[in-house]
Amino acid sequence: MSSMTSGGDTRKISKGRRSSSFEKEKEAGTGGDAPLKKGPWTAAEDAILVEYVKKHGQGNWNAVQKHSGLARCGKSCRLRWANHLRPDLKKGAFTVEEESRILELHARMGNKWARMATELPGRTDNEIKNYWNTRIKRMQRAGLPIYPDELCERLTNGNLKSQNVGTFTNEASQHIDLSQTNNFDVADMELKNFQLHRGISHALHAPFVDMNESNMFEQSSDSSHTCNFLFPTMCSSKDHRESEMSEILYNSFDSCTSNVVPLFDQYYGYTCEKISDHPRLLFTPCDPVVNTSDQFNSDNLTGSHATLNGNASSSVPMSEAMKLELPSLQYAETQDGSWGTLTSPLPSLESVDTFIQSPLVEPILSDPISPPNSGLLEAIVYHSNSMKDSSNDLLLQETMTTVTAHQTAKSSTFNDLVKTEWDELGEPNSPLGQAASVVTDYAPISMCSVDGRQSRETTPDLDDEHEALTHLLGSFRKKRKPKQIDYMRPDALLDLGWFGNNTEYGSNESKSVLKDGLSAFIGEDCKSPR
DNA sequence: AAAGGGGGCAACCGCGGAGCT
DNA sequence: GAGCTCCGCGGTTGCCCCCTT
Repeated sequence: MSSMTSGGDTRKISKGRRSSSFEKEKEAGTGGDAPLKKGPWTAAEDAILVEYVKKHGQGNWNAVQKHSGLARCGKSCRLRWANHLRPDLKKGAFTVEEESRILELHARMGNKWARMATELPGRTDNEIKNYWNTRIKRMQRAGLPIYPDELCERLTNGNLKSQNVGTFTNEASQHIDLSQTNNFDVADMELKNFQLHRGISHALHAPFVDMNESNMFEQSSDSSHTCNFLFPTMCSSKDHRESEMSEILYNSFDSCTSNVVPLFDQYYGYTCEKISDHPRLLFTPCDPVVNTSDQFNSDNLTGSHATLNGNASSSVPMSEAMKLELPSLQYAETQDGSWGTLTSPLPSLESVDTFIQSPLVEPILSDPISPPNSGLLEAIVYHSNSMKDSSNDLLLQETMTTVTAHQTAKSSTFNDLVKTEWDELGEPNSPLGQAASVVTDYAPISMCSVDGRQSRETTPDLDDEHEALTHLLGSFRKKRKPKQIDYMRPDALLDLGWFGNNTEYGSNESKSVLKDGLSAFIGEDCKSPR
């Protein structure tokens, strides 16, 4: 990023955005009743503003025009001062550390540029915003995830907890009082935001996790951490029914181990309002069904940019800090519709835009050639290009270098299966081509519990896993096409098998409880007859 | 060397919150 | 409580520069 100007960048000064007739006013002090000037600031205007601030201090920007004669509106003055004239501004390009920090902050905060700026001394929100938008574009072009995997790992493993997310230590989350959960703060949500993105990334491979008998609950010595960690958001809703649902679900989940955990994990970051607004979204994007039971259909994939480029993202609506808004560029990619007919967009198209990709690709480990030493972003882009230039086989090979041999074996096995599957279908732009890479790329993450523990400590035979994969694929093959699950029906959801057949959910009693919960959450209207 | 396109960035716009009357 | 003003934030726009063709 080029250096920020401080009124001294003649290039920018002269370029004259919205060059209007005011441009002719070379004299800065044309205040009084003269119409307010727009466009680039001149050095003379800058000098006047600086002088004014020296005298009167910041604030009361609307008074600048009156007192200094500067023909600029207060907003313009404030902006100019904040972005260019402030003496504490840091000039020059972002350092690698700053880039990294921005990534980290964005993962936590989303597009809260002003807040991010407060944590990057000398940098302005506008600067950060511009940087980010540029970065997003570049990442998009490169088909890369926004967040580096390493950052994803760090965040998930709690490295940020000490900074701003202390309330989400496992310790704290174990004892969340549902009655107090309205008090969780923005920072909490921000971390969950990131968790969400990770969670979404888990979505695509969650079934495989389960298939490996390594579901997240089992991995964690205290599976309730997962639920507890997530439920505060649910319970923060004023909707009491949702709270009830939360409890029902929580109790249900807590009493069992099930692959539903990663599934729901992904959604607890959402606000209850949004979830309740779009009850279907609770179940759609995570889509373990995509692989395990049903529906590899466009509905499920609609919001998932992830599969387009091997990145997981989502289009589930979020609110406020939960949003990781992106420019529409992400959406455009989806709309290209290279695969899958997105016939049934999610309720809110706007929401489709609002998701950011989770880190899905492995960090740059396998490329023996170092990227140009021009910073974090360049390194990522460099890696992207390498990835893109590779054939599928190379991709697999590369993946194999980044995961353990065991995991890789599974991943490649799956890739082969998936690839074959799509080849059979003659799908040129198979999402599974992407999804497969997602799976491979994410294998290491998926094997991790929330606390970062490896889940593969107890490892089934590869043969068994291959068999399981084959079985999975067969099931996927059978079910993904026309069959449409009625997500509004608790019984249908239960029948999907998300809640496992080998768990306590298998009991009629548990099913009943869970069904009640789902009914309560989805709505009585949708409750199926018992 | 010229033309075109994209990148980068400054600045504007609209909206919403806070404070005051 | 309603209305107004100020301020700040996030999104968007428009233009210059530079690179590629």
